[in-house]
Amino acid sequence: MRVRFILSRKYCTSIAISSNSQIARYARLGQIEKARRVFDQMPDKTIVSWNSIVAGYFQSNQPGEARKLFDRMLERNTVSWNGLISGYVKNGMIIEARKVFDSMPERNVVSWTSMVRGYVQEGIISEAESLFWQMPERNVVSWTVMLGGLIQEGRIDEARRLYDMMPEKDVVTRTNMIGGYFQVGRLAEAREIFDEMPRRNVVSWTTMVSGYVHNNQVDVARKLFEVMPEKNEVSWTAMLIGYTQCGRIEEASELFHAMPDKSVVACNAIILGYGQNGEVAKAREVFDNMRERDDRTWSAMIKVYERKGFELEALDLFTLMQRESVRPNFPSLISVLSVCGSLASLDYGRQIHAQLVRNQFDHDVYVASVLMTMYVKCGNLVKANQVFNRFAAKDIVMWNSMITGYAQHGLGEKALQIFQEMCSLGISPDEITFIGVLSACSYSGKVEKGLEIFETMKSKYQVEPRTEHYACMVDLLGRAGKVKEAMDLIKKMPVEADAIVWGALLGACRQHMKLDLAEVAAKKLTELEPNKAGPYVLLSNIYASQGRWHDVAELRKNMRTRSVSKSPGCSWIEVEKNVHMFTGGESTGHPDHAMIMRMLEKLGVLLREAGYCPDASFVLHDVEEEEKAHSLGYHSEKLAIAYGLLKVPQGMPIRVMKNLRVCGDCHSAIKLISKVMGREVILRDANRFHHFKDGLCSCRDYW
DNA sequence: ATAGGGTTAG
Repeated sequence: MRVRFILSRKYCTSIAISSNSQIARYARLGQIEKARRVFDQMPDKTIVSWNSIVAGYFQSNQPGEARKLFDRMLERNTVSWNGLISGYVKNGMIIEARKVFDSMPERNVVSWTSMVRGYVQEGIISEAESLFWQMPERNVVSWTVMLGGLIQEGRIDEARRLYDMMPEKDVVTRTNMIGGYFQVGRLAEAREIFDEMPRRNVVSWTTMVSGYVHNNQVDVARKLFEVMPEKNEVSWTAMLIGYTQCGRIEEASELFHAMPDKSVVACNAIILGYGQNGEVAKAREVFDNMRERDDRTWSAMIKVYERKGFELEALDLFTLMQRESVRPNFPSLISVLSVCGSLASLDYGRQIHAQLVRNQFDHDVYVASVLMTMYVKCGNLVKANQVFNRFAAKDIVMWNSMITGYAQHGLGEKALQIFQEMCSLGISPDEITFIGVLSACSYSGKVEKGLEIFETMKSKYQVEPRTEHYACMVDLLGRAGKVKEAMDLIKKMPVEADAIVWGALLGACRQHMKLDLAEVAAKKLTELEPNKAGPYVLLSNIYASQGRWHDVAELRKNMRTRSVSKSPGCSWIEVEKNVHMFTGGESTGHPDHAMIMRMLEKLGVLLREAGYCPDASFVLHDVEEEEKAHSLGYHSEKLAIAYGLLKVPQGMPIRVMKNLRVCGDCHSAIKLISKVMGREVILRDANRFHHFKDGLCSCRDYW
């Protein structure tokens, strides 16, 4: 009997120990439900079981539940009380932690250290210091915690004095000091401590590697990385990030493939690295092969898609992410918002805006600017302006977004008004501001004002004009018919004129029928951007109109050898959260095809009655001859607008997007449509916005 | 077996 009794007691004790370790393991992993199940089933709970389950609830960010259990404990030891302090500290509840600290029966060095650590974490360094010096006894850990606080505040010299005062230092202490010196860029001192260390471990080596990486010394980091006696995931990741951050993707890629265990962080970094290098497929491959992903993995991949113009892929991935119940984080929402801007998807953009508000991300200046740009690109200036006005602490980017927004919509007065307001508040404009302001002058025909601002840019605002500003001025002068002056300005430029400048001149020539200068500009453009079709087609039209067939033939040959491709024109419109895309031509393939065709016929009759005749004579527009003849009546923008007339409720503007510049015939047709049908049409083409209303367009027939 | 410190990511 006695033997059996002892055996069963032993048995029970071993159950308790193994259950306790199970609880502790689940608690560490944050799997609190599993820990709780084990806890509830235990017949003989020890004080360790209680301590572990309390810690588990704190670990899972449930301080309330943790406290409830703590209060139910029949006996408590110092570990229990200390667990309460550290639990509150982990959850950022410093005041609660202090209450426990003040009321607990007995304090040991761990209690004091946890409390100091709490104040350090909250950035209340003065309180941490005061407590630290009151401590009845200190050990290495206490000293190191205080040291960490000073380093975190950037008080590196004070930290060093404390470091020198310490009775003993261990690896952690020294590593901390090294990291501190790297943070403030004092590499020599960091190196000195490292070299003098009696013992080093992986962390100290990794700190050196990442320290050099952060101070732009990737090659030094690599040398250390090579001689490290032991490496872990973190060391590999630090080195990898070193390469991705300075754009050395080849080396990053090599390292990534050599990595024994690929951490999530490393995968995230290489995805962004490949993306930055334009290797979208490789990025996706890494993404697909990952065993586990975190929210940053998703946002990284979404960002890559967004930056490289894969808008639809970005949206798909965003949807998939939510389906896999990964909560959208800040960067993913920003990326998707930009995508909404590019696609001019106002409905979707509004949804994302709502999500930002729900997550309280909408108080951020960065978010505000992206939001504004999204609304501007979707043609909703009222919303953009609302976001702008709601913000008290506007930064320069927000001001610029608003100015540029008004400029792109041809509202020059408004743009200048914002510029004035900004200057009167003492905010100094930067080069982006001037691009907005000058193009605003240009779009609204304020030649004198534009010239005046351009002249004073450098003297009054200390901003050196760049190519972009010259492009604005060429546009401004050209638009006002001063094509020769524009050409003179190009000749006088201190820097080489780029494609944007010549493009601006070409635009002016097109408007004012300056064939000779147009030829010069178009030729320059074919040199600067040999793969773009526009200028070739335009040149070809000029030559044809003058009967220079030999030149036409030469040009065609040139185009073939340079493999110039013309991107097909398409327009799209959003109706009830669905995007409807139209390419030109009589067969739309749209479910409502018959309705659209009937609408087009009806429009044809109405327009002819209003005096419209199809005009294919735009010599200086980059539209191919045969294209003009055939399908003038079925250009993609006409189809999209016809659909909009059918589906968008009366009184709402019809918003249509086009990937190329709107053609001349369509432009005059849409003006008439706006008058005859009494509808407002907002068309975003590759360059700018056209607001059609009552037979007029905001671009004043120049685009 | 339960309480305190250092490294990686926009």
